[in-house]
Amino acid sequence: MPPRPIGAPTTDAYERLLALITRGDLAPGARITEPMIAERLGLSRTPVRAALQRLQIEGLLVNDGGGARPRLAVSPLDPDEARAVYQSTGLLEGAGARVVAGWPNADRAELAAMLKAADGAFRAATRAAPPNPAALFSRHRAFHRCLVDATATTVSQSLLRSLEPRLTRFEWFHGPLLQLAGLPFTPTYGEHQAVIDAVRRGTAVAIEKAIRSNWSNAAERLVRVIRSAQAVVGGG
Amino acid sequence: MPPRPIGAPTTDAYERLLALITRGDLAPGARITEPMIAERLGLSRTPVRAALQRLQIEGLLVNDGGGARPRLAVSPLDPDEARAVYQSTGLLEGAGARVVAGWPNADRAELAAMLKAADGAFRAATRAAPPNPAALFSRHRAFHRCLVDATATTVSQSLLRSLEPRLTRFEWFHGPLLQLAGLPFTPTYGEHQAVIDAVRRGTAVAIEKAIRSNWSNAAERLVRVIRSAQAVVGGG
DNA sequence: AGGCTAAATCGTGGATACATTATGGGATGG
DNA sequence: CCATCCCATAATGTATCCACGATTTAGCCT
Repeated sequence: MPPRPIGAPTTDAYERLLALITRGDLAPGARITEPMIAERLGLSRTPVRAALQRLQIEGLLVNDGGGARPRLAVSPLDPDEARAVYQSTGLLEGAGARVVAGWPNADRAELAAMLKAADGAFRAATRAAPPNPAALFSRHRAFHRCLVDATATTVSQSLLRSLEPRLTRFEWFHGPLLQLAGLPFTPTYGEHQAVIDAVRRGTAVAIEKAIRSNWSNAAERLVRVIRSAQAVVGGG
Repeated sequence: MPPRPIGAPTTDAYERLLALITRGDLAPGARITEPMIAERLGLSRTPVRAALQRLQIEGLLVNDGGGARPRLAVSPLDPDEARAVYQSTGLLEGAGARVVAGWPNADRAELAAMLKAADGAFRAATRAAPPNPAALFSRHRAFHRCLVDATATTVSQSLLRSLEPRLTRFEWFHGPLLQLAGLPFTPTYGEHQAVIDAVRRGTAVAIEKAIRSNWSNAAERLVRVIRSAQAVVGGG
């Protein structure tokens, strides 16, 4: 175990645990106890408890005990949940992006250009010689962050943020699982392009529809690879 | 200090604090410290901290300190936030309710009947001789809970739940402020009826539109009374 | 040998003690 | 009289300790 990194213990505990879960180092379904995490992170139980409480609120940890005593576990990769998370994200992102329709042409063109650049970086990452999951994830995230930062209201941003930990974990699995299944990234290209075109044109319903379609289709692609991966593992 | 009520301290702390904030006993903008809450509730800081963390995630407490050390305060009654909370609620509730369109006629009629009954109870509460804010709030909430319980997915329910504390606080202020301003509840009647009719008819877009309109109009009514109330107080 | 009971161990939740740090007030000097 | 500096107070974050309860395991009895 490397020496303790920097940062306030409680923030540190949260971020490190989040990373362990999203990257799959703590596998879906794994039992979690405070002492075990505290030892693994080199902290006392106090900051670990705070992090665990937050992760439970965010849905990355679940209480699979009958209800008597809390028994925490990493939440399973549920296809239904994946679909719902993606569609809710599309709903919120799409609804927020409608405001773009009221922007002047120049502003829309600028946003479209930013999206185009972000999408280009994402496409490059999908073609990287040795696939780099971290780069793939961050490029894709950057594309959508362009949209959200430019359009979402405070509250819809806070909703998206509450969705983000679960979404991040699903996304983190998505790329590698796709490549594992030998499936291409090309469908995403077209969907991103549709979003960019809709932004450039400036029709509210078209923008919303393009974004919702993108997330909805992504959900179906993810559900498919999750199902096939679970079939390989044995279907827990 | 009255004797400690029942319930696990941490749950107890959360619920009592939530009540204090939504009912306005802890006014918007009020400074919050752990020792003060712990003493007021007759608990140690440990459960209070957990409750405070959760309330902060839920947006009822904000960190108005520069960032160095957390300085917690009850979040202000921001009209823009109110509008965003209401519209996000309408978005999620409306999107979920689209599934009703796929139900058989009998099921839709049953849901419509339940909504009708809930709306009747709400109307009765609005006409109560001495206005009862608690009853008013719970009747209105019951109407929308009918819809959500019947239609929302797990994730959209969890999003609505994450919105609920803030929504509850706004709603709790809404009724009394309306009456204070001498404004009627009649607009809500018609909007609820439109939702019921749309459910009975079973057209997805009509259902979604009716629900969104209801929340959107409610937001505008609330913003108006918040603005006038803040004008009276002096405009924080 | 299998099932039931009892004891021990482990984990959670709560409380308290301690270090660190920021903030406010008071005192002093200009 | 006002501004500035220093000290005291108070609040946060963390660690350790304690109590309760559940679960598991081991031993005994049938």
